[in-house]
Amino acid sequence: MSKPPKSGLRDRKRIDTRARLEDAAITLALRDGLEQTTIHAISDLAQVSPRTFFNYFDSKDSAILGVRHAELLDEQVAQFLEETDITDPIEAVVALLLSIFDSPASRPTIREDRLDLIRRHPQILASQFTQVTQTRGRLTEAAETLLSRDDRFARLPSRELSDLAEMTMDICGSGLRIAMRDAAIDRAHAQTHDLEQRAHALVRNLIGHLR
Amino acid sequence: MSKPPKSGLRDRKRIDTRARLEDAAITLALRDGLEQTTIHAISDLAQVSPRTFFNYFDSKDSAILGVRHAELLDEQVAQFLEETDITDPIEAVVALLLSIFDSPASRPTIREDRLDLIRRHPQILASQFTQVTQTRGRLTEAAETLLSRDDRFARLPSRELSDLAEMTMDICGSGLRIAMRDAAIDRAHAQTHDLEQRAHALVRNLIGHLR
DNA sequence: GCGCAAAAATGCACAGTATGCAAATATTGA
DNA sequence: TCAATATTTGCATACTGTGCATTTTTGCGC
Repeated sequence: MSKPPKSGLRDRKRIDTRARLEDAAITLALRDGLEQTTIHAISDLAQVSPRTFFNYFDSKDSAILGVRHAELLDEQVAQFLEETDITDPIEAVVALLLSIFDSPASRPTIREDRLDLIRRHPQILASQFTQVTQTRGRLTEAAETLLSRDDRFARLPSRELSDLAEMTMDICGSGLRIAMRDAAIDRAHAQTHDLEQRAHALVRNLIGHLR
Repeated sequence: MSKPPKSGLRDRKRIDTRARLEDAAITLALRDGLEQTTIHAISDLAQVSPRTFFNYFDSKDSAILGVRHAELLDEQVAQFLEETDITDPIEAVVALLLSIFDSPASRPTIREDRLDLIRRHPQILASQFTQVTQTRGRLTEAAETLLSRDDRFARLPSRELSDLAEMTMDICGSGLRIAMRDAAIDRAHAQTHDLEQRAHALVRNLIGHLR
């Protein structure tokens, strides 16, 4: 029910086009800078029309970060909720946020290149978790689900749980953002596991200091 | 040194134009919706050319929220740092974030109208603290200064302090955002004092639950 | 293979955002 | 009043994003 990965020519082509667009966006942004990279140039390199670009992504930043349209995001989030068994709220939400960056890549270095871009243009990360309303709303819901799996949150009033979920998402996003920035500077720590650990540590350190 | 408020005709006009633009942006966004409100219409109502709009604001959202250009923001932040004597990190950073919304208004209800808009279009808040890189960087610096006034943070390594400052800003922004959303729903709690209290409570509640 | 239906890509038009530049206009202070 | 300076404005330009109609491609039953 969650993901029947059809494999007709049509679907393979769609996946391939998507990967080419992500690839092109990252390549050009790395080469020419974020501002200088236009939808036109991206589409050109990916060998599709500029109009087609918008059939796959909402914006330039979305393409660079590999963020999907609402429906695809829903699928992905639902799958994550189904599969994960992390119970600690911080760890679960960090994993959720990280999961939306995973995407079928056309080349192996795409993940590292993304981190490079983040290092050069931190603002694309800043906007990521908060800018897109739909994304944010969907992720807040998911965070709420994750939180309710923990005893500490399970019995709270719905409204309070909702507020806590949103804030948890924000603070985990904040930690993840910083962890990714660090990772972009020092590629030795760019592995997913390291990123997660670092993000957890940052969030917990903050909580420790503020209480 | 911080603010010699010149009062020549030129300066009075500039301040007035700014207020008229903010006013027009909010009025129209409330009347027609955020998407439907164009720079053209705003400029029209404020009786300046569309080109002039961009001499005062970077974008539509900036006008609605009354966010200043980088230089003006710097002034405002510096003044806040000079004047405030709040030592609690959470309270200080919440106050800092709230302070950037203060602006000379052309009519008394502008603050309430802003909250109304936030209720109808929560996304303009979501982008506010995180979208603009310059704003974010400047605010992080300021938060760092504020944190360093607290014993718990004063002796930390610079890098750690910087990370904590950024995350504190994020979490306070998160709490403030929710507090403002609530206030927009229930105007009885729209006073600055209530907003601050509510934001503090939200942040502390989160910390309590996550530790 | 054939041909029809569905899906995807495309071209085009359009509205809006944003910036640079130079000309026009207004304000200041001597 | 005059010249220096700041501000406003018009104009040109580039880019983002969306709707719609058309064309091309793919899937599938025959």
